[in-house]
Amino acid sequence: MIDIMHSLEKPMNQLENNLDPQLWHACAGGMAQIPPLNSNVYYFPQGHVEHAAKNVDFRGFPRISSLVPCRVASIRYLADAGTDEVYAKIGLVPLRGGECEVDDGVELLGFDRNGEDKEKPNSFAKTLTQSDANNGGGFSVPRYCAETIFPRLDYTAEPPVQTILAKDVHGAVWKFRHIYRGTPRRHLLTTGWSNFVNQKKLLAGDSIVFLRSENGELCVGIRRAKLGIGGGPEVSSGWNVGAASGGRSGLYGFSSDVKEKCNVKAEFVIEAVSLAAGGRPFEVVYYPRASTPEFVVKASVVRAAMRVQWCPGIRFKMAFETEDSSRISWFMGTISSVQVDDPIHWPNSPWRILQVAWDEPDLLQNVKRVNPWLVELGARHAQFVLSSSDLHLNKLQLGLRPFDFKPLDYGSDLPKFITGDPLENPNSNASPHCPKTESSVQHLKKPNEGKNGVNTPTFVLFGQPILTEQQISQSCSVNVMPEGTASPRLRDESKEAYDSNGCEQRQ
Amino acid sequence: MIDIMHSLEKPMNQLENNLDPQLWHACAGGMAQIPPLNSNVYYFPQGHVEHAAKNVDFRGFPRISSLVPCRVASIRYLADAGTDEVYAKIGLVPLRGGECEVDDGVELLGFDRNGEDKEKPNSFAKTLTQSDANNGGGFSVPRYCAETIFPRLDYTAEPPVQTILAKDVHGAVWKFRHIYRGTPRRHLLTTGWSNFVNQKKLLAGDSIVFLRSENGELCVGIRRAKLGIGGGPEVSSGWNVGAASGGRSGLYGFSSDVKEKCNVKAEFVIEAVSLAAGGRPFEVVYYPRASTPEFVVKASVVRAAMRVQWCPGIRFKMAFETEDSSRISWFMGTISSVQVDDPIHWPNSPWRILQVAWDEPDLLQNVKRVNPWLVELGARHAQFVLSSSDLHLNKLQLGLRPFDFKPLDYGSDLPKFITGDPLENPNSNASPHCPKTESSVQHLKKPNEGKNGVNTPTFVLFGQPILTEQQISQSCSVNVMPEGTASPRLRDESKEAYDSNGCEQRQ
DNA sequence: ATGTTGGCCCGATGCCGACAA
DNA sequence: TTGTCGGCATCGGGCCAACAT
Repeated sequence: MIDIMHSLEKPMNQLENNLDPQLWHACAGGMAQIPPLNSNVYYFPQGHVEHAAKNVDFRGFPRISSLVPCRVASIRYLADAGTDEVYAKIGLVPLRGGECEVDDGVELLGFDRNGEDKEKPNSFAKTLTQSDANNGGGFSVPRYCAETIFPRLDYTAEPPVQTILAKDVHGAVWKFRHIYRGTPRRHLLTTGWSNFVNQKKLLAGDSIVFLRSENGELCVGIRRAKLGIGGGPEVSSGWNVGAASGGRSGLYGFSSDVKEKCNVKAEFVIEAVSLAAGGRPFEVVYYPRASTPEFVVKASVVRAAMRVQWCPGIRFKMAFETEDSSRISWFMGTISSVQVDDPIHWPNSPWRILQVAWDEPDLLQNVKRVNPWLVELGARHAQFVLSSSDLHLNKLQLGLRPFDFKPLDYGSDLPKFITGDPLENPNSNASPHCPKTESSVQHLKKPNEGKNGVNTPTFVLFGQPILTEQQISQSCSVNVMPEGTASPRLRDESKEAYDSNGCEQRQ
Repeated sequence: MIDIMHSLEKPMNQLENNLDPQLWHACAGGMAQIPPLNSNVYYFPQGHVEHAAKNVDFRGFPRISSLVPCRVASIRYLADAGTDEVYAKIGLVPLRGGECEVDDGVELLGFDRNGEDKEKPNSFAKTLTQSDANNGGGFSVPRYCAETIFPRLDYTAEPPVQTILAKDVHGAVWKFRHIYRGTPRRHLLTTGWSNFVNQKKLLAGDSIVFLRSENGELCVGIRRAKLGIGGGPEVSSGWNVGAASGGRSGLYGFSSDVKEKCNVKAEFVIEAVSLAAGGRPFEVVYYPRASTPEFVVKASVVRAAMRVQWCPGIRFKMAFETEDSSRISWFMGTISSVQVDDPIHWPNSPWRILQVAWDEPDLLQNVKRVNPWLVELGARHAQFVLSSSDLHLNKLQLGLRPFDFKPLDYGSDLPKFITGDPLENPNSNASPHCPKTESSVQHLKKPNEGKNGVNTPTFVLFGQPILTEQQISQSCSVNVMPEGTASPRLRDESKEAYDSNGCEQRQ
């Protein structure tokens, strides 16, 4: 009923165009987690206030619990008309006391139906180099992107060249000349690229996302670089830079038309909180690339974290997006104390209840308090399987945590891929910059044409997962293998591709 | 007391930069009339509603009189950050019953102190030609502008060149190369001009204003062309184009960053009206170049108009800005009926109470109803004096009505200047396009260096004034001469220049 | 495999006097 | 006096392979 209200009424009077959720997620980056439709979540007013651009006035602020159990009634994937920045409007319906404790059976179902874990369209993200962003220059297309995302090029021509059309988040079509030339040969975008860079005001460090949507159309999205922590060389906290927010306008000499990263207004927060306090449906706006923690979190995840006995001294690790937003890095730390962040306004709130000390304090100076459901408690070596979906997005989804990796080197005898930083032993003399390690790929099946013309390779990776075996097995996209197991279990949809095509064994 | 509140509090929390009132008026154009500080005015909520960009919802609209007597408590001259469009914020304090009928003695005083009638800085406006606005072209500087507004050029150099710096309404400095070359010689802006045109998105038909402010700085302002009445060849109604508002975005293929001409939001109108209804101080935003009549009008002007017995059949004339906004044209018409415009919402309102029939209906199709205080009732020949201030602005101020004219031809034996259209005898076979006539200049004193380096010539013009003698004599800038009088009376400040320099008699 | 550099071509920008209104 | 035009020089955008990493 409420669902119908949202899906019918909202599009009528609001002329906002939803965009492809796949493209939205590609632009949002690896840290963004939108809970599935109809799943149970907790809404944190405190986090919502923090998400707002300007300070919220607490005079006359409604009385409300620090966390409100809700059901996700609607999700609208949107993009800012001026900057292409993606954001979402999430409709939430507060749950009554009885409902909130029942773990929702639709959760996994919704996850599946959401298409988040289905046959994903190919996408590829690249951070712009200085040469890419230079005026007058072209764009160096990584071979993997050109071969798997772009339309097939006729290599018999000399030189091989084609025109590429790509839709942006607003549906506007951009034209590029795609050519394969030079010695050694490489893929380039030339004509049209410079115009795109200028129109979108792209700078070196911004990322561009190419995505082949389900209907075969090529899409292009933008992930603007976050404002780095003042001088932090490697890592921009993908989670919270504290007071160092406010867009990059000052730094890069942008004119005033560049908006703040987060446009959530204080009055809308108060409106949402008032409705939530009254148990009435409400809607929140969420900017996935704003550097504040998500304030709508899957209920099961929060509850799992709340069951842990958090104590000073506990060691943990936590994910952050790297500065170029191409990968996710894991940082280790120790809980220094467990205490309520803002006892005056939010007594008993779990929000940012953990005060932490980082092993590398320099890079995370502004991250002093974190949410318990965002930290992980241990690590062990294991073996797991990448589904074809993971591969298409170059992203391994381990429960909560996405895990980026680079494309495989098909030509080498022992293909490797670069993963995010594994959990280092705190006793070891780990480099302060968290050097990447390589995980070996054991089973490799080269990309093949699937039923929809989508490549569906399957891999078995011996690597270093960062979740418990139980957590991993709960995840839809990964199956844990006992160490040394040769033939992995596969999910149904992956199995189909696997069975029909066999598994090419290498080495 | 209230005045102090406005002048102290407002600048504290609002970071809006006031700009030079002279520059503001130069950009606002000849039709804009801001009542003097501390003068008594009538505020018309009905006109305010009309001024708002979007339709105002009348449900829940406060009950309020159709005209509210107020005192002008503050005036802030501002400019839009994106378009340079000027607007004003006028603080108004509603007056009690007793106060409103007392004619304010400060009116003339305020007018004087305002500086509106003092030694005005030189300014010059030019409508951009196609060549001026063409990409890659330069700007043809009218000789008068170059010689009286620009810094003095060293003509001994070959060619004479200098760099000109001009501040825009935001205080940003623009650099231009000013050169005097070609055969025949002419003044041009070359390097820097094209950039200015592009940055400001100027088009042929827009006007540019150069002004030498009191401290000697050169300023540059913009007057965007109004959207012409569909196809009307000569005149764009400077007063009301009815439904044909809404900026030129659609017509000229502008991108969405060009804003509407008038940004007044409906909610701010309602807020102002609510405060006004409660007798509390309020503030209105006024866009002088929006095509709606002013809704804050000098009380004396309104009262004078209300004393007239308006009847169908009365002939009148009314001022409009010409399409290129360089001059003011007068159009004649006949009152067809006198009836309240909107009896449901505004019974007994004088707003737009006159229904009119124009002698040239084609050009003013959308102007069906006018305010009585904007029309004039007669004309007679007379002789009057232009003060130096009038000359500097190329504008003759006759009471309510500004009167543009072209610079004098110093070289000819009988210098003339082109004035706005005089009142034609309706019985005569007047051309449908209101051809200009020339008024002869009898007394002429060439421009000389005044005490501040400002030229202060004085003229006596035999022309066709459009006000009664009494109205003219009330004006600060004009003195009426009995016909045939040789030596004009002069105001104090003009007298000084006149006496000390004598009056060069020509012919 | 791909980032960066410098060469070079070509079209656009922009300065100029001629000419005319 | 000044609007418009065509000529022409110059500049910079943009395409390219070479070379480096």
